[in-house]
Amino acid sequence: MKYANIIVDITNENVDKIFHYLVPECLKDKIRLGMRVFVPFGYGNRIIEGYVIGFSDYTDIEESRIKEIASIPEDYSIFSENMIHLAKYIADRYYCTKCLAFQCIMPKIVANKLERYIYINYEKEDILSHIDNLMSQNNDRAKIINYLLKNPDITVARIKKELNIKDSPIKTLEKNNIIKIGFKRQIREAITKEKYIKTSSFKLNNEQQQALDFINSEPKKPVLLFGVTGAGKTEVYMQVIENVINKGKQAIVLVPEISLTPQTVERFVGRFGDMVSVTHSRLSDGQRFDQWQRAKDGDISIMIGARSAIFTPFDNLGIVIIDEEHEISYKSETTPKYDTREVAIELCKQTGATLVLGSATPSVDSYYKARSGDYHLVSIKNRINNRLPNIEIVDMREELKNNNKSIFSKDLYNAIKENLDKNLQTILFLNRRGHSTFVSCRACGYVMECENCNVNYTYHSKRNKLICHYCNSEKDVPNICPSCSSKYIRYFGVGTQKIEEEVAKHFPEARVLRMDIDATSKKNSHEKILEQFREHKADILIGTQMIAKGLDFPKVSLVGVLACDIILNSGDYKSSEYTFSLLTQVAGRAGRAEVEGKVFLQTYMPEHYSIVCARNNDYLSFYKREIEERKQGFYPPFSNIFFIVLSGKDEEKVFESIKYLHSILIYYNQRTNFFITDVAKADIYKLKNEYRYKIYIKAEDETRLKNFVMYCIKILKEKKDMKNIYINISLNPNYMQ
DNA sequence: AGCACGCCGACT
DNA sequence: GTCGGCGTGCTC
Repeated sequence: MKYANIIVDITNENVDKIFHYLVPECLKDKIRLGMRVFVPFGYGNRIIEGYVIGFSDYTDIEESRIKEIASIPEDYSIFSENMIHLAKYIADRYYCTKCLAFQCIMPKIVANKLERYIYINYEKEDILSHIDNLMSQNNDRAKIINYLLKNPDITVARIKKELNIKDSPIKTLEKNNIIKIGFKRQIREAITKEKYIKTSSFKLNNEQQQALDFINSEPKKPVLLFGVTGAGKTEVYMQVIENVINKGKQAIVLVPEISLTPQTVERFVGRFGDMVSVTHSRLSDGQRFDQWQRAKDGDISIMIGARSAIFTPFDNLGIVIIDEEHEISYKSETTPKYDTREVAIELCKQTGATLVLGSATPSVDSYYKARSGDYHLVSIKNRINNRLPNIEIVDMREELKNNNKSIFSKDLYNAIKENLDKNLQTILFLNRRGHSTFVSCRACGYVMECENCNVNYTYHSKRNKLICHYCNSEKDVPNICPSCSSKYIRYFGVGTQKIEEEVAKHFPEARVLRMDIDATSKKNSHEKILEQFREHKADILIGTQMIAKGLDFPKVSLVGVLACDIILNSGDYKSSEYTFSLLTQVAGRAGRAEVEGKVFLQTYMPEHYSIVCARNNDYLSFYKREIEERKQGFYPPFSNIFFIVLSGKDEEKVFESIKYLHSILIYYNQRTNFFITDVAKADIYKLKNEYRYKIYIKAEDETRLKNFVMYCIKILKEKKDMKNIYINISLNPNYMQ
């Protein structure tokens, strides 16, 4: 092992390769696979971080050019071979640099590099006259100073991106002592501990026991645990984990971020105590790092967390459980756009751990795999102690005919009234936040649109502002139409805030809580709202997605879904699947304990199979119909979809580039015959001031498809100037936008 | 990403 | 000529 093979920690395609470094004598017995190291890099031999991903005795590089590893960090942080393998898998499968893949598998605090901050050197004599001097010019240097005066706290990387400049002008300014560049680093925080009540194993029923026995037999293929809501999957998980722990192994439990409530954690901590740790986005980076370190040190054996918990560095992993496996949040929306389920399969293949995917409404993809034998299928069909709620579909077209223009159908209205009289609780679900989805002028039809995105502004009554849900920009509501100056500005489309108003109007006696992103922005407000509702300090809970998942309120006997069609009309090939699973989950909130539940599904498409099957609580019929649709449309799981979006501030250049890419794709497709769409504007054509065009390609063979696309993109980069054009590619994305 | 190098326009 | 801004190419 003369040379160490090193990935340098620079996120740039040009350096996304293996570099060889000599291992100095003094480090020979310390250096190990997976270690972070400091190495000299480039002309100036500046010291940067890198990761050792292997060793070799030979290299093609001229001996004289090879440098020595400078040092290793004090914390000796090491990634196991499994983790290195996972990073490579992610870089390869999701088309990102190896460096980004490494950053993805490690906690932020390790990844959190010393960032270079830029600031004006006020200590320099006559700095102000220098600045005045510069500001009168019209060059990059003036732009930088101007920006710094307005934004004093900014990194070098950020200012380069914001102003679209090279580092030459920054260098010159630094050389002339007008600016200085320095470092900052975040400070770690401590962990807060909470107390939990201890519980022990429940007796399992037959179906649960069979599921447990099967999983305990350590099947090599992933297990799809298909169990209706209330089937007691969590208890099975816990007994599976108990068995794994007894064998001296460790467990990872993944839950969707949104349902990672104290309630969920409580159940595991109550059973396993100190062995359990949690990681989620509401913890600070320092806290998350500590949990990662505890797993590495063997202080804990169970990690519960959202998707990134799959990268917990246990040394003898026994099981990975992915609960609510159909949740789209398991697929990352940011680079690397990994699918946690696929990563988990790879990890389990590598470590020999068992993989369990649990859901009451499995993703069509997973159920298909279970049917075709890629997964084992284990079903739990009976609910333990709660009955199915009585679900009714309400045809809103009929309501309109009967001159009911309110957002509540007659039946739902009466049911809410009755529920209030009986002192029972109600949940009203609407998958749309804000007050009104668009604001327009009645005189000329002008619709208020965000200046950065071609998206309608949503009106938020609580703050009396127009807010863009894509770039978060805000605007005051105009009194007169910006287009025709008329006074007839009106609000259309219904969001959760509007529902809150309507409830107050129709049921003034009811105590109401609202739960959505806007109501839960403050720390712990999420928990507070749920706690208040649980303690029956409110009669009606209004909310978005957030209230659909896994909440268990014994006194809720009525659930109203105000508009089932929102997702259904999203135009996505997965919209039926999303609708079915969301409706099933929301409906499951009613009648969890002693009271009988009632659910109303308000829709303009009462015959749609995703709604009808949700009413009948009939997953199989839904699946059979949906898989047929997928087959007809040549959609996953029958095909793989490669989604390409080109974006940039220069509208014309983006269009030209994607047209050119399209011609390359068509040209090489003569041999492959894949399904390639025309160039089209992305659903959100303008986003944060960048213009976006899309192409998608469908093919059965994923590897061939991938090689084809990557080859065409390589040619595009060679032939066209792609500066300031961003290429965004993803495989089988959640949304085809 | 960030360093050196080299091109090119402005100005003594 | 030469100074300084800015783009380009390379990094074990």
